[in-house]
Amino acid sequence: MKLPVHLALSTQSKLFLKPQSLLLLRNFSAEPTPPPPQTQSPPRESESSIVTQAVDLLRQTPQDEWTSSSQLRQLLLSSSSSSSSHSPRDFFQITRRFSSSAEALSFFNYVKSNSENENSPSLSYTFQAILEIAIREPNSQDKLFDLYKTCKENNVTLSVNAATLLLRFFGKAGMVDKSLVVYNELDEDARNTHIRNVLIDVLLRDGRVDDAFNVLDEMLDRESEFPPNDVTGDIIFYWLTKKRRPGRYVSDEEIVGLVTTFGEHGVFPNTVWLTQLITRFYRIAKGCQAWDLFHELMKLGADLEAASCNALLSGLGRDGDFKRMNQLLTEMKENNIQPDVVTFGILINRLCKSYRIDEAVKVFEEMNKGKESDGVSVEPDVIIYNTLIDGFCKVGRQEEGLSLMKRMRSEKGYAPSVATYNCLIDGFCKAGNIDMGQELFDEMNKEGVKPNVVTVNSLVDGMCRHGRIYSAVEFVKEMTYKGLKGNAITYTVLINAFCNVNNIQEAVDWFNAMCQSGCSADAIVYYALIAGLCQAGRMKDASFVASKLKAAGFYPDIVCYNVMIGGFCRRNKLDEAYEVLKEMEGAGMKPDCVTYNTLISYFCKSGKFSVANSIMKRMAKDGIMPTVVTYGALINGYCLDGDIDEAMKIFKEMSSSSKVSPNTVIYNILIDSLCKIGKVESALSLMDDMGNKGVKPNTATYNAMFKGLREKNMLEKTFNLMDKMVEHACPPDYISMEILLEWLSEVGETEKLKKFTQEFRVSPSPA
DNA sequence: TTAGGGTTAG
Repeated sequence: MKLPVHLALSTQSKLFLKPQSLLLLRNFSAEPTPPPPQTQSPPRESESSIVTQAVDLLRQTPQDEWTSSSQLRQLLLSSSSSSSSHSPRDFFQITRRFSSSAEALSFFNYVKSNSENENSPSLSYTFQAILEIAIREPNSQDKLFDLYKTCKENNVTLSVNAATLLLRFFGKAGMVDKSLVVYNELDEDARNTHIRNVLIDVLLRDGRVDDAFNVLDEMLDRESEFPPNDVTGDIIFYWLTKKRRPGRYVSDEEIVGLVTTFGEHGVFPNTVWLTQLITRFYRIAKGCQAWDLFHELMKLGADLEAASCNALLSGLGRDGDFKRMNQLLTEMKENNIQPDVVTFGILINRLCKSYRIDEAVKVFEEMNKGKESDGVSVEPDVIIYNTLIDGFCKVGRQEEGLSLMKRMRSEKGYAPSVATYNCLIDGFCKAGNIDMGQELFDEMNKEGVKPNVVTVNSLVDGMCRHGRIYSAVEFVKEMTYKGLKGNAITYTVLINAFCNVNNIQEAVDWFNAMCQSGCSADAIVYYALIAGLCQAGRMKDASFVASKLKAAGFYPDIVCYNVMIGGFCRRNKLDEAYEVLKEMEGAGMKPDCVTYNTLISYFCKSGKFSVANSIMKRMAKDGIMPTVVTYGALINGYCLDGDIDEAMKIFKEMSSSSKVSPNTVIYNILIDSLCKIGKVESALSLMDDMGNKGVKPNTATYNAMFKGLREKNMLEKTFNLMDKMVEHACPPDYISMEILLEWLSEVGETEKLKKFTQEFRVSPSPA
């Protein structure tokens, strides 16, 4: 695998800066310095004899005698030298053996003053070696630019490696302006692709995006003499995938354009980078850009692999874009890109998450089919099985999930993983079969599959949802004792459970326990407690927890703000509600339909209909349409105000003119109000209306009716409705039972009630 | 591949 450029570079620079021979007092290092890997230095062979001889001679001759030494002149400068190998690289090697740049510079001056050709490549190489020595010396920052100036004054052409060295050195030292000076003073034809790559890298690292792009644009020009190569691509693609790029923001359109233009030069990002870019686009909700980029590259003939397709597929899946997923699969086939197990996993997972488990099973079966035909055959792995098992559980078919686990074991010999068990435990627990959840928990322990915090949370959630809060608490304590500590999710489940049964104190205690346990909280657990406290009307505490949330580095989101606004409204603290609203807007969040509905509901309940109306106007101005909840608030308000006529007027308006159709709650408000003022017949006709419109009555609807019917002693109608409840499997609650029990006992119809309740007998609850 | 989320009308 090719080393990413940044890695290659940093390793080099480490080698480069290795302190060398600084302690040696001799003129020359004892050992030749190994050439830095980036230089195009001669192959590592034994030094030519001329180098060895010259080094020895130079060592023996005092510096002020070099000029007069005919031996030295003979060896190095004479064209009739026997070795005849005055290759520039010899000068490079000789110079490198000096232990200080000052001495090396003296050598340069000696060579220069005795050289016939002022522009000799030997001088270039000698100078390169001087720079390499200087870079390792103290105060190299000042020294290097002075040396560069000396080089220019002497009209010595910078070698490619020397130029590279200077560009990179000044870049690293934060002296990018000097890098630019060096680059700009290079001969036109010396600014080749290699040099440009170095400069672009230096500029990008310094955040000079536009300067870098200027250099790059010349390269990307169709007529460019120095087109980009793979290294250019590596530099740009690596930089594009970096999380934090210094310098100006580069738009997604620019990125797509850039990668595409590279593609036109036959330079493509590798699979890893392309995959990262696609993933990145999806994370910032720019899936379209990912799609376009992928297809541009496909058109340009890039070698695309399954991993990049998978990134695209999973993004499309998250967006629910099955159409494009199918298109991409077809394109993969056409372009001979073999799907892998991840590809199938994404497809199966998406189908499962859309509750299309039967289709998911079909895809699963196709994985194996290829074996028989000439198609592709991909062996499903445990993850694929787990995905399907979870899919079954999520649609309430946990029994089938269980048999799939058995099949996986018997047919494939795969042992279930902790995730397999977690999916099943969660499935059975959600369905209320806590016992089966616990059985599976025992089974995994017996098999040596270690439960994790997900296992615990699934069981705890199941217990809490099905009225076994204290079993859940015991279980959490037992697991903690055994070393399996809960996390934020565990605490959220418990806090919600206690809030739901109105035991706020216990919820608060668990929150405090979490803070003390050292478990790292997230925003959600704060939201849960804030909501519970608001529900309980403990607004001071709610505000306190909100301040703790902020102190912990989280931010309230719009739902959290709405919860608090609602809490203050319910407590009749409008000023505080507005304070929260102001804070919310200050945080850049605009009120949404819930915010508006909360305020409208408050004013309607207080009979301030004109204020409610002006809020509705502002809501419309903000482009938010009234919802069924808005109408419910108005209708409820007028009903409470005793103005049923106005309530009915709004109801009729919404039914006829607006696009919002009334729901059960709207009917319930009206039916309840009509019954309360004795208009039972009107209430009954509203129930008929519900039937006609396909709006289902619920227990609350029947309860409202029962109360009204009881006042009028309309027994027959009541029996009628009780039959309907049975027919529609709408179970009575304790309110229905209270009304009916009292009334029907009075009139001696307990037998009817007994039969009625028997119809709703549920299987014995494990609680 | 697996676990948790809080609003508004009755």
